Amino acid sequence: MVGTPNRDRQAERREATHAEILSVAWDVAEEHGIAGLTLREVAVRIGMKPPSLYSHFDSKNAIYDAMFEQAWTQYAAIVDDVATDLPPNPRQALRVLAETFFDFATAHAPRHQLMSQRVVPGFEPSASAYGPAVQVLDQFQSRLRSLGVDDPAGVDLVTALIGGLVNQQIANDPGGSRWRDLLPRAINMYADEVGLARREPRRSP
Amino acid sequence: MVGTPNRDRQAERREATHAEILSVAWDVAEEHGIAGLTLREVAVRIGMKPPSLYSHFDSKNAIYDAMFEQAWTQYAAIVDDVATDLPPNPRQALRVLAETFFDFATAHAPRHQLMSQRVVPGFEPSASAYGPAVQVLDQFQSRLRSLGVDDPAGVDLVTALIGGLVNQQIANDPGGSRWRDLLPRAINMYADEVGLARREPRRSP
DNA sequence: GTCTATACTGTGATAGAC
DNA sequence: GTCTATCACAGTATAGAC
Repeated sequence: MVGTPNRDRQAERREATHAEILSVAWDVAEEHGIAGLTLREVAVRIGMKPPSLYSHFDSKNAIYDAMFEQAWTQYAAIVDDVATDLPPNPRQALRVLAETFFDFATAHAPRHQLMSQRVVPGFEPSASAYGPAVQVLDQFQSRLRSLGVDDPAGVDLVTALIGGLVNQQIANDPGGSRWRDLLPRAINMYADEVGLARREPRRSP
Repeated sequence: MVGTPNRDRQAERREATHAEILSVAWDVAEEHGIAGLTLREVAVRIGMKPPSLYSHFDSKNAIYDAMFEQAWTQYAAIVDDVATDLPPNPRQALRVLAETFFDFATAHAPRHQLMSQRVVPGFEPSASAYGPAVQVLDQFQSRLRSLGVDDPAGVDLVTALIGGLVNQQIANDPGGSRWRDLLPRAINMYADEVGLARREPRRSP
């Protein structure tokens, strides 16, 4: 075909613009809060006119949707990497997983608000964008099960516990470590509740 | 004085309008989300033109500020009432306090987002509006102390725990009881961690 | 097809008449 | 105190240049 090389170059350029819009959108959200994101600001920083963004995204919510999916995809990659080398001690393993989520969440408050809270008035993530988020929760659930936590309520309890620490850290001590320092204690408290062993299981009983 | 009666009537009317604006603002926030509050909608429902609201509040954020203070004041009254008749068992007492906060918070999600999360882009509560919120936290801290919880970190831990359950309930099961049902278990878990007695203390040891 | 120019709607806010 | 008029700006949609 004659047109193929051109289309490849155009496709590349289109994808690059797509990524640049998202990258700049994260910058703006970081400065003005996730709900303070404006298409004008994004367009200006890229050197575009605001309406031109509509060539790449159908609406502002479509940008939020892509950001939502991107954030959970990034976290999925990080936790997958961490999970390849977990400590054999179940408590330590759970603590590493909790710290991984906590540090990712508190690193960028606007990102966490988009991922885990319903803060943007008209925005609801699409089913497609929800994919990575559901996958992350499913994998966390199966990892908890392999650690010895069987009841579904136990999963709800620990997600609420870790999420609560994250929210308090972001809302009341941003940039500090007041609640981050409580994480090991919180995990031990939870591990006692669900009866997690304190030492790694023996090879042969 | 001649003008005094007139001024009293005017002051009454002014205060009534003030209260009506706040009441309608809560209605709008309940329907459209706390960040979806618009001065137009409030004005229309009252039968005013939008600019007239500025005779009563300096800005939209001033309305948020008054709502913030009003919400914490209302909760302070409720928890004060509950605290007059707490069960003698420390665990049961703590559970009642936790349930009081949980039920108040989950009854109106927009109110909770205003009270405990930073969801409105440009809004930060004023020092004056923070007063009742600080008072509530102080009283909770002293009540925990009288129950036997001394370390400040223990207070941070339980606020994160209860707040985390509230957030999960609102975000993932609004109107349901999936995380509300976990509250007794969560409080017991925390009570074990801080060494709260399981039964009421004896009169004479 | 992609980007630009322009206009329309809605929102917060201010100034001035009554 | 309330209203009319108006401004500044965000999000959206359409038409047209290249």
